[in-house]
Amino acid sequence: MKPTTAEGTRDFTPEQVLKRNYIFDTIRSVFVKYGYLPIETPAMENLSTLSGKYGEEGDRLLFKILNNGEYLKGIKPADIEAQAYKALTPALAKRGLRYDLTVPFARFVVMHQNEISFPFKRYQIQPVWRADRPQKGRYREFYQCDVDVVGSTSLVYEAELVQIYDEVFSKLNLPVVIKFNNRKILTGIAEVAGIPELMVDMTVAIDKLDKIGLDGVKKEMADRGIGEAAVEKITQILAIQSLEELESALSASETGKLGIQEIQTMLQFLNSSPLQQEVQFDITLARGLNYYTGCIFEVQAKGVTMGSIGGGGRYDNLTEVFGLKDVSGVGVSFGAERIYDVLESLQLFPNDNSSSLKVLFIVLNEEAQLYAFKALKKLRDAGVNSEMYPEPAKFDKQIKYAQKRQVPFVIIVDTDELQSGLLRFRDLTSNQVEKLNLEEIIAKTQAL
RNA sequence: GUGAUUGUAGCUCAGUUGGUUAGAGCACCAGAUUGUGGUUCUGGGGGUCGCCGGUUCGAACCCGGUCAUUCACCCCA
Repeated sequence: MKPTTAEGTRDFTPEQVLKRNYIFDTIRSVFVKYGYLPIETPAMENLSTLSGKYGEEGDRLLFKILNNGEYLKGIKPADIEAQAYKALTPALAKRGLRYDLTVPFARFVVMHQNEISFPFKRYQIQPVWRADRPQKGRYREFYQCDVDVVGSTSLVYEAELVQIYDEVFSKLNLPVVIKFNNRKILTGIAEVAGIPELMVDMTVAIDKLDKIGLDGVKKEMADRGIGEAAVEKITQILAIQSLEELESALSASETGKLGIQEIQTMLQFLNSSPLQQEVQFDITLARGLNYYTGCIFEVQAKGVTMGSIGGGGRYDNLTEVFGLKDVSGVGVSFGAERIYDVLESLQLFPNDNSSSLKVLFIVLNEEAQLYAFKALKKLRDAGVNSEMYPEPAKFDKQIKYAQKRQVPFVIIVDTDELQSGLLRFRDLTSNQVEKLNLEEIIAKTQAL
């Protein structure tokens, strides 16, 4: 049989892993600097923990794990006959793969509430799984890098998370737009338009503004059952440019006004120090996950066509379903796979060879091999990344291997070298050969 | 979930209206050549044409299914 990876999953070559680690390391270093602590949670969760947290669409995309043993025990034939998946799923699968890191984190907070002190700041870099059809920038297994703080309603944290976004993407040399909005403003718009119960439908529609245009949004809202007068009112509000105007437009909605206040407070904190990336209020930003209740964020890379490479927001009630009330949280996520794809297409990965091989011994007979093996250990003890060709093969073969490994230097050991103790140290980029003893070579390569 | 797309050697790809033993370049292996050695030449190994089934005297080619790829929608990181 011909082996393949499962749909939507990938292997990573050494080169790719090194690049991915560069992203993870950059992100992690900023998280740590801002005082966040690492946690990890299991790849699988009880399905009851995950179900119902991501909306109907999310439930459909959850990977379920078939129960072990006699998993048909207790299944009603009638349910199978009727194809009653809703009833069958919990009986067939008790567990599922995590869909994101936020819900498992909420579970973690509830379970460990007596051990952690609030506000609790944690970061988590782990893979998540979604049974989505793969396409550009979308995989079935991908890493998320989450930072969240729970147990405080302070808008300082909203500002801090924007700073984290700003710092990470600046470190990665990647120009982005950090967009923000507030769910309370969207609620306010729905209230002012007289359709508070259709708020979700409204946001789904206006989220597509830049994709389908204003007419498309109007049509979508109408299709979703929003009346003509309300559509007109919403369209008017969407045209508003300044927060001041928006405030007066939403004056009839307490929630809407609160949302504007929150944004103003956050901006006040943000304005205290300069940011390198563009930060932009976007009234059309909605975000799918319906647990957000306050500020919401989304990051888009400039100069490439790619979905958002990060997102997040404040959620007031996430731990409530697990029995812990009044713990507000706010957090953002970095989409490592998409950041990778963007950095690759913009050629922004640095040429960092610090962890790569520096020296390769080329040995031309067995005696030389023994000699080189001993010298190799000395070189390694001196902290020089080095290797030896495993057998005294033809010179051609060995030097081709060196080229493939992109080693900058080779040390050639043959009978002459054994007698004189002077090794042929060759720079493969300039092709210069120097005859040096081992100590000189160590001194030279250590400095690289 | 809906609709397309592609799948031939390790890699990149040819392969005629369905017709004998499926090809090239690169890579790999061997020999020669080269000795401040990476060149060049010659030869060689390697494919159940993704998989299963069907149509046909005959299938890489046509049809169905399936697995995987890429892409759009939906949704999302």
